[in-house]
Amino acid sequence: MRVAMAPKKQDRQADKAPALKGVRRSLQVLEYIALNPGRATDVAEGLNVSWATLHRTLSELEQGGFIARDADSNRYSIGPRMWFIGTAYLAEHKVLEAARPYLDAAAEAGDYTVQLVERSGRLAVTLYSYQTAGEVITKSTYGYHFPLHCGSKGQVLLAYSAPADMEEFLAGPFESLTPETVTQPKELRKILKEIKSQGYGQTIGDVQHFTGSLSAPVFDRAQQVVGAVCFITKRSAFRDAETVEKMLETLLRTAHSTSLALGWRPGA
Amino acid sequence: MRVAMAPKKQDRQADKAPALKGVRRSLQVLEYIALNPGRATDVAEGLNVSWATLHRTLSELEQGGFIARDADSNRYSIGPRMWFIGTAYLAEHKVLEAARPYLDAAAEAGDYTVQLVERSGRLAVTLYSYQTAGEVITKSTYGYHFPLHCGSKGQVLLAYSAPADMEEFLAGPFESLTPETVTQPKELRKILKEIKSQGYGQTIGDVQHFTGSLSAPVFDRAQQVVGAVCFITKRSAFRDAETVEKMLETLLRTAHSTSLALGWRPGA
DNA sequence: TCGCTTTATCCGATATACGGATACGGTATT
DNA sequence: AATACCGTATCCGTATATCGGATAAAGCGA
Repeated sequence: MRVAMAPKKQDRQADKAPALKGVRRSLQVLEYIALNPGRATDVAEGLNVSWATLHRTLSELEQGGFIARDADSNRYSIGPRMWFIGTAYLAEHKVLEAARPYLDAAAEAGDYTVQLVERSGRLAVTLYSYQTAGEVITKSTYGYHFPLHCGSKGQVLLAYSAPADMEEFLAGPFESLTPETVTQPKELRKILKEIKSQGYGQTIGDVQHFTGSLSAPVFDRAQQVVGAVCFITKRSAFRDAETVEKMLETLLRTAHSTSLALGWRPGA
Repeated sequence: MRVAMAPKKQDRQADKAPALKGVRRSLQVLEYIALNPGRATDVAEGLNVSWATLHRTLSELEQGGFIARDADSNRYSIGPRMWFIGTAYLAEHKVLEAARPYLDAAAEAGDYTVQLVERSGRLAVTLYSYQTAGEVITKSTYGYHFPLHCGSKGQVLLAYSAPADMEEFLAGPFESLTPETVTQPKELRKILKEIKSQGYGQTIGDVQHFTGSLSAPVFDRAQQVVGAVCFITKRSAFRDAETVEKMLETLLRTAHSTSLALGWRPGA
């Protein structure tokens, strides 16, 4: 009994071992499916999970409505209940709450899509998107989240992230969405530095060929960047300097107002 | 060894027994928190889970970013990663895809909030919401989902649901959101019947005092109702018959176009 | 009809999660 | 200040739910 020493040590060593394993796996599965909806086998492979286990997990999730399976193709995708739960995130989101009036105002004023985004891991996630005119073809609504290295919104978020985070990201692989996507760490660093010095970011055609965007950071009381405001419009609009100038002004004002509403105060 | 008979029978009887317990619980927890963000204890009580177990679950979920805890108050709420996963639902949503152009067009044309909703359990869940003018005060964005018995959108979804489903719902309890919320099953039945006969629903002030709404069902290829289009505007607008008339016309056209885009064809 | 891939189910061993008990830390109460 | 109390964190032995290899069934293409 008092050889208890041994088991204890085992436990300590086995730090990595026990931990609501099933729960973690099932959420991994959910996230995997969110990114790559598809067949069960693919998921099993992608996550290195034994088939039997995966099957159990999928069944459980499907039964609960957390994932949906297309009866014909046996392909899995995210289910309605996940949307239901996910939306609760926005209801409690202080930054969004603070930003919304300014975002709406900006959208009314100009001819572009207005978004609020925040960082989540390696991605820029859209929290709010307001498309005024139907003119701009944009895939940047909910459900389309892009890696941080492309689009001005991602780059802004990246530029203001903690150095350690930034380095970690800059190590990773960089997908090319269009031929114009910047995928060289070196070049990216230069862009990030520029963003920080001028206080906003701009990219054209690096997410979709025919659109460009402007983004500015949003700060909170603790001087932390908690998100970014992003204006997206058609590529051609960027040819006219005056238009861009005006857009930029609105953008910076919008981001600024939001920051103020969050308790941020200018200074160092 | 071949007394295996016994264990088998046990298994059969024990239908209720084993099943990715942890997974199910953790998702219940997530949903619970989505509905009632709050303290750990409350969750434990609300779900009848032993404290130790809940603690483990919450820790695991928090660590993964699926829930967020406010450091000061120790209150839990849904985390960013759930939003990320949840949005993937929309990306694959055929009805939304089909409806979006029509919804946007309708929103441009009139002075009201345009929504697409679908049923999820006892709730009408908002998939898409387009507020044109900032005039209308509305809590009906993402994150605010209402029970089926209130609001025209819920009632429309309910009216066209399978008889069994409908009965089940009509048994349940009915929350009152405002004094004008209908909470009598009898009265509700009458309303539902009316909706079905006229092809749309209308309510005023039963969700929020100062707004009213019109909703119409969306059908798919299989003549099933898969969602509803809903127009929301301020209460006063409903006083003018002509305005309502116009709104209704747009509403029905929008819903109709969407249904057609989904492969629905008129006929019995 | 026959292979082949994908999906479904079984079952025993064992690691894993459960939950009672206990310790901790902060805030209200007197 | 001292005490009481509520909510949170952790420990540990036991029972049991979970894992995964194996096997069966079902689709699918030829």
